[in-house]
Amino acid sequence: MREQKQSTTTDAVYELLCRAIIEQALQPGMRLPEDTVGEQFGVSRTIVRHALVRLETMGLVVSRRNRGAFVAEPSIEEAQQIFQVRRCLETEVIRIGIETMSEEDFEQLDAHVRREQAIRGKDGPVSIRLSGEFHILLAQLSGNEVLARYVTEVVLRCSLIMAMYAKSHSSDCAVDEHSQIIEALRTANADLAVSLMEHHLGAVAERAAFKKAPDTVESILSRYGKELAH
Amino acid sequence: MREQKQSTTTDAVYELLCRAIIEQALQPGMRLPEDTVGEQFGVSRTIVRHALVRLETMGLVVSRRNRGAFVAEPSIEEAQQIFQVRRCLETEVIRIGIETMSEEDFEQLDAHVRREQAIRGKDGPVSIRLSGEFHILLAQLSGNEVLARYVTEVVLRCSLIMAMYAKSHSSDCAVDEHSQIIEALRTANADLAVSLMEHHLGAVAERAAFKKAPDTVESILSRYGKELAH
DNA sequence: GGCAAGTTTTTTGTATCCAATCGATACCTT
DNA sequence: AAGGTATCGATTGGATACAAAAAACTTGCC
Repeated sequence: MREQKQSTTTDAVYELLCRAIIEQALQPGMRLPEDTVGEQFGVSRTIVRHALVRLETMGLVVSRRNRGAFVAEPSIEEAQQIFQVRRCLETEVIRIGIETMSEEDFEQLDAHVRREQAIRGKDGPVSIRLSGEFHILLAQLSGNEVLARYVTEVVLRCSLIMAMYAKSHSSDCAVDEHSQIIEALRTANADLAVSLMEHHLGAVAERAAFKKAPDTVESILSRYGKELAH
Repeated sequence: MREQKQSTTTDAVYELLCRAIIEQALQPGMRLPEDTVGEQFGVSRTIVRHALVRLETMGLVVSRRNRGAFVAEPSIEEAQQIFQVRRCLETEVIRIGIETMSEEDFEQLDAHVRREQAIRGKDGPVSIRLSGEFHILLAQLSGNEVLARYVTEVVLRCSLIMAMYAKSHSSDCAVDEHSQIIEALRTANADLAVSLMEHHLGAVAERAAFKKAPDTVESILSRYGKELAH
């Protein structure tokens, strides 16, 4: 908000790729050749490359030397690690937010939840994205920008994980929980807010954990070594 | 350890710049022209640029469009935010580490502390770097790679902050505290370990907070608006 | 002497080009 | 026919070249 940070072409490509991955247009494991992406967006490989570097440091893509970039396929272990960090960070967001957030902030959150409710029932990528954006918004409103950046990263990676593993893309239950969290924050009920958030993330994680059984050869092999999968 | 991740030239330049910043060879606010850096390391601007992008996403450098990259000058507020996140992450490291760490891991930590003690008394950049590396090692041994990455980032940024603000570069008191933390982990005393870590980070943060008075014009201006300083 | 506008110079942003590396296919050997 | 090896193609890693923007300098005017 306070930094105008005039955006460059790289940022735009980065944003687009990011959304495309989160919304599953680009599916996990898919190759991202630099020149292919480049000519799609009408920019040179240089730009694409920078965007891919950023996406790689975020963990949304992995790149192998002289092989190129691929949309990340987080393993179960990696997913668990990400969820663990996310829980840690988001409870901190709650603790900070309860001290610092204003009514104006709460209204922003309310507005977001209404947007989520508007597409209630329509499962799919957009639902996942909106659900994630609630958490990102919450983190931003905490006022700690560093924290917000990390939350953004883990939420995006979680979105990818959800898209990969969740058997249903439904996020219905989550929306109500979002409202409850806002209310707990409003009433400055720290313990409740934290436990709500933990429960919420636990629920999200569980829906990811007990998903599609590893019924294909590929999915089994992918556990034992990504490098062989391609 | 388990990923060989053959390193590229970009990685090397990144590492070097990173160390140079942490050890204060490159001081906060200093410009980093791409071709200057490039010819120093004997590589082209392309490489330097990639390294700078990575350093920027880490928060060690800031870059302004068409102006170039500068070593970051974290403000007091930013520093506080970073310390807050760091405390949050490192207490999580302790909680995980106490469950998962083996005697072998503890020995690695011991070895590192011995290395720190070896240069005890010699204040300065190297001391700050080693002190930070203890925390990074600890995070890596926790087994959660995602957590370790974030801890690495905040520790590096803290090192920059210390270098900027701490009046003395001394890290003497820290070394003993490191040993105490290892012992608490060894004896699986979770509460003690967490409180030791919190105390340790509190002490570190305080030494940063009560530092060099803003005695130069630049340092004063930098508080009131970075964009005016240049 | 100071200020302002125009010009020069430096530096970044982007595109293109060359070389090195990896994977795949085809061929040769056993 | 199966396995190993060599060549070929595709794609990235890295360097150079060109364009645009900003900073610095100069010059003229008040």
